Amino acid sequence: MAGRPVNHQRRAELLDAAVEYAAEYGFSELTWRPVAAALGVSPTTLVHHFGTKEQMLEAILGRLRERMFVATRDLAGEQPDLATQARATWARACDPRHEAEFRLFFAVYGRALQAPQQFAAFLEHVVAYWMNSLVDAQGPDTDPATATRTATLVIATIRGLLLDLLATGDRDRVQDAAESFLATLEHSTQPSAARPR
Amino acid sequence: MAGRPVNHQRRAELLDAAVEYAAEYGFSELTWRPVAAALGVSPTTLVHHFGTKEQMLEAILGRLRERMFVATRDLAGEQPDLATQARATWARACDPRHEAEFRLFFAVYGRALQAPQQFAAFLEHVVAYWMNSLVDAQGPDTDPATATRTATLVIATIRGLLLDLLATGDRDRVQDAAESFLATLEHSTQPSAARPR
DNA sequence: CCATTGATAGTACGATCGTTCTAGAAAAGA
DNA sequence: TCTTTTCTAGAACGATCGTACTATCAATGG
Repeated sequence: MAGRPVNHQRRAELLDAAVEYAAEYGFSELTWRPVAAALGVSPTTLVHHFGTKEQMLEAILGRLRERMFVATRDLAGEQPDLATQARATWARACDPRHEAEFRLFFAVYGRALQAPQQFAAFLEHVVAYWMNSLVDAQGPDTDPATATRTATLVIATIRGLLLDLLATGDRDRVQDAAESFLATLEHSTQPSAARPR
Repeated sequence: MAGRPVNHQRRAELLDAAVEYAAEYGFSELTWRPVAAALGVSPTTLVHHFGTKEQMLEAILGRLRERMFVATRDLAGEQPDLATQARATWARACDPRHEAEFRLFFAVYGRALQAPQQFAAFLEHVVAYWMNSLVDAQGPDTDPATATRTATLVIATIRGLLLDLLATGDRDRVQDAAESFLATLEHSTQPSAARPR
């Protein structure tokens, strides 16, 4: 065993620094020695305060969750309207000051963003191929900008739904939402030749 | 250096098995010894055929990319219509026979799905919190099922767009699509009268 | 027949991992 | 003051990592 008696204030300092480190380098680089070096302490100091690497990871995730709970509550409190809330969430995500936090959040979905270039290159290739296919599917009469926008949205929604489907146990809810989305899509594209909007 | 002269047929066999292994256990478990044990060969055999662990990973990603290219082309060829193509893609993703492939694809976004339970638990908590907020935002008059469906779709689309934004260099395209989505959302919720303030 | 090539495996080396043990420094209570 | 508690660091352990070196076996071409 390690790190039995800890001062919570000092631990919180180290935790904040660890969250920053995780946001910067991703979860795969989250090992005692590099983190300790970046924080200017010895690995055993981290062991003393966190106990286990697993527990440090848990603490980091807990901290991140706490932050995002607060953010969600704040946005919901200010703007109870659904659409405005969605817009506010989007705006917050685009704010450079919160970028690291969102990066870390999506690093939970995947370390692809911090991973060696090949992951990003892989995604770029596959998604570009898919998007070209969807753009072509809208025919030559469609405005290219609109076609790109529609394709991007379709891809994003499907991607988001699939992540939801794979990450949660509530498959029925996601299936239902997907069905609704596809119906809307068909309704808005079916009326002759063209595009939504 | 290692593995200079290789028989491509044998290499392809091992690669297919390696892709299966990666789909099963994720990228973080992708180390010579466990993979070799699962494939019934020695680690040095894999080194002989792939050269470097990096190169094996590259080969696996290449194989996966190839498969998804073929799948996209097939779906686009059969169903050139956008909505039907989206539906077909969704159907394909839901097909149990392709589940492993899609898991691996989204494992590129993240190993969260194979990772220790805490990642999944983390996602479940945060997303559930967010969804409750969005359901509440639609007011008490909205049908609960509809509210859940709408919230799920909003979350999925925003999540998908954010992944797109973070993973690609083409931020303008994603921003444009997001703007369009938010405008549509506002348009479809505003006149339907179930919008409190 | 032998010589060459390629697949396979055994062993070992250096690096890094998580973790424990031990001990010194610093603060706090008596 | 002395004692106890807490923070910090150094050293070292076993395990695992990627990889190189070496040798054995099967197939193949002359």
